[in-house]
Amino acid sequence: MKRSIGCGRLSLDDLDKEVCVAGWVNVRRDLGGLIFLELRDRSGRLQLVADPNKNKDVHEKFVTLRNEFVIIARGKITRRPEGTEKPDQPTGMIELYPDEMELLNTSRPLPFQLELGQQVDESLRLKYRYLDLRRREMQRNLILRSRVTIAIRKYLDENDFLDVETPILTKATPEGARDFLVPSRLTPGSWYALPQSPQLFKQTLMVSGLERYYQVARCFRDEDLRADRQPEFTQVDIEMSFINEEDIFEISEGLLQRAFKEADVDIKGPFPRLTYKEVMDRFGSDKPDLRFEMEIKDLTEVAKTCEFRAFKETVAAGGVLKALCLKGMAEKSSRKDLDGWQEVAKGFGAKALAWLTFKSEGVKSSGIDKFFKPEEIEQMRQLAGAETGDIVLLVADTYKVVTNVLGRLRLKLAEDLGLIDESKHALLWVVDFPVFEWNEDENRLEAVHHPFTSPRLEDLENFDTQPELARARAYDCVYNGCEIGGGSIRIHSKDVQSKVFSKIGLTEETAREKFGFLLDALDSGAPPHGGIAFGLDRLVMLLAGCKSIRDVIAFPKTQSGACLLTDAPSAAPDEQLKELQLKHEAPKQPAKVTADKS
RNA sequence: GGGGUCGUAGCUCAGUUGGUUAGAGCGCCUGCCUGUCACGUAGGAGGUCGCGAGUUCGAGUCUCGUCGGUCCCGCCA
Repeated sequence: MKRSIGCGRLSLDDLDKEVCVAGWVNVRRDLGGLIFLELRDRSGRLQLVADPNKNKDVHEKFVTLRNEFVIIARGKITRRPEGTEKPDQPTGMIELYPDEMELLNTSRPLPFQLELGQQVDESLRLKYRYLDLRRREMQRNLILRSRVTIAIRKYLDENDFLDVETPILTKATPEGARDFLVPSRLTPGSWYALPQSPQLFKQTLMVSGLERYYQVARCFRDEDLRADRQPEFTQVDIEMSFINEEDIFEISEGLLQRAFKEADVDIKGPFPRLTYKEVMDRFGSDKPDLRFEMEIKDLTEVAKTCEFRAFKETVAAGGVLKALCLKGMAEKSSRKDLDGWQEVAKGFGAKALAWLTFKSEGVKSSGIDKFFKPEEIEQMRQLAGAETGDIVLLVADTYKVVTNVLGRLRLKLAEDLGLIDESKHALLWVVDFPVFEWNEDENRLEAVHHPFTSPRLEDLENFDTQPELARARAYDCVYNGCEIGGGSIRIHSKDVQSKVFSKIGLTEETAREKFGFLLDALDSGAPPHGGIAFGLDRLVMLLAGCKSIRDVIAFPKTQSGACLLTDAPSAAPDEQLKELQLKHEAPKQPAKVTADKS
């Protein structure tokens, strides 16, 4: 017997057709006489029926079957008898009485039940990932991922991009995330690094005249994990020559349109473009969620003249007073709610959270109203955009603290109060990031994006005197409050590149040692170029409606970086270490790997 | 590195103020059952309460430590 068709592809159109189906026993319902059996394969499910009066041999075999046994069966597709149809199920109108059935493999009882609708502990799912991936939801995710990837590849291919592979064993990069290192056996004491991204290679390919490059590239970063961060992840990496920001936006918007289409979501470009300063001012985040309103409002003006010392002094010291307005929440919110938000704000780093409620019977506050003249209260109401029935939440501190606190509070409130319209697809570009950021710990400037990002030409004039004001030709793509992609127009002039290196304290020598090849390449007829990279895992996660990228990765790692299926990472045998001329001081791992990295 | 949370049968969970022999549903095993679809029904097996100390006459329950999962902060150009 050889399989002729997938279970889920059959329908009433196939009545009386002789088919051969194969798959797993999803569930068996033994009525004593009749035995019903749901056969499952990737395409779907089909009900098989064994009737002892019709085929004794098949019925006897069915008696011995158990869940997850693998079988193949041949027979004619028949219509289910009147009254037993299940029109809501894809194959609910038909069934199959096998003429012949062969057991291909048995299965031990599984450590957990598939498809019970209850949440199985994730460590179990990861340990028995091959079973977890049998579940409909996980198959749906992997199928979507495959489709999205193919759609992106087709789109880029149609647009004249070349798929070029770049090394996995490569060189450590300065700045940025911690590298994974791989010891070199042929050059003891030397190390490869796994790429954090193919950044240097794709720029080099532009110098080579490839003009349009893309790669679905695995990237590695040895940093702590999150629900949306794995130590290895996949980027759709893109680079183009002779282009500007507009070209990148156009290609990206087209690419996303095709990707979203695979999840039956229609989106249209051009996406709104907001500057970094604007999104920080209005939403307190460089990846704002635009599915709901509630913008941050500046009330610093009032704080300057008021008699409330906490506000006045903060602002006099260069700080700001900003607010969020909660529409229509004055009557619905209790003192307990307000106290709760106060605690949340403190948890985010605020010294305090003041509030004003505008009710029909008058204004109430967290005890601050007595310090304000009625016209000042009115001014605050207006600036905050509040009306009767609204609550205004206030934070005074440095710009950085206020922005961060209110930005995070905005998201928390929206989630708690159900303000987010889940049916919306809010895409935007954030542009004009600063080139540099002051690193408090190391007491130096560092590149916000990466050191190959081109500053805006007009900002080069004051580059030496006020480098922190220089804007970068960098852009992030944000979807529903998640950063799904980012890139920049690169520096293609050796002089500008040297300037940037010197600003971030990279000496000529160090720069040359780290990526001298790129400097030489830039000095060898490098075309103007730029690019972008999209996080494929995150994109698919969002399109699939998952809460974690682990659910769209076939074999992901736990938060401590362990693969529970293979038990990686694990201790290496002494002979292997010797061959690599390695010694280590870490305590010998016990037989069972603990993923504790010290 | 720090904070929250979870860990009891194969799975999902309940377990009162610390008190006899730790329970339920599902799964598994054995019967019965010819239109089920989370089939039904009768019975049965199944436990180092994550691990280790401590407090106590007595710990699933309290304390400390530790391991693992997860979420977050730091970190992630």
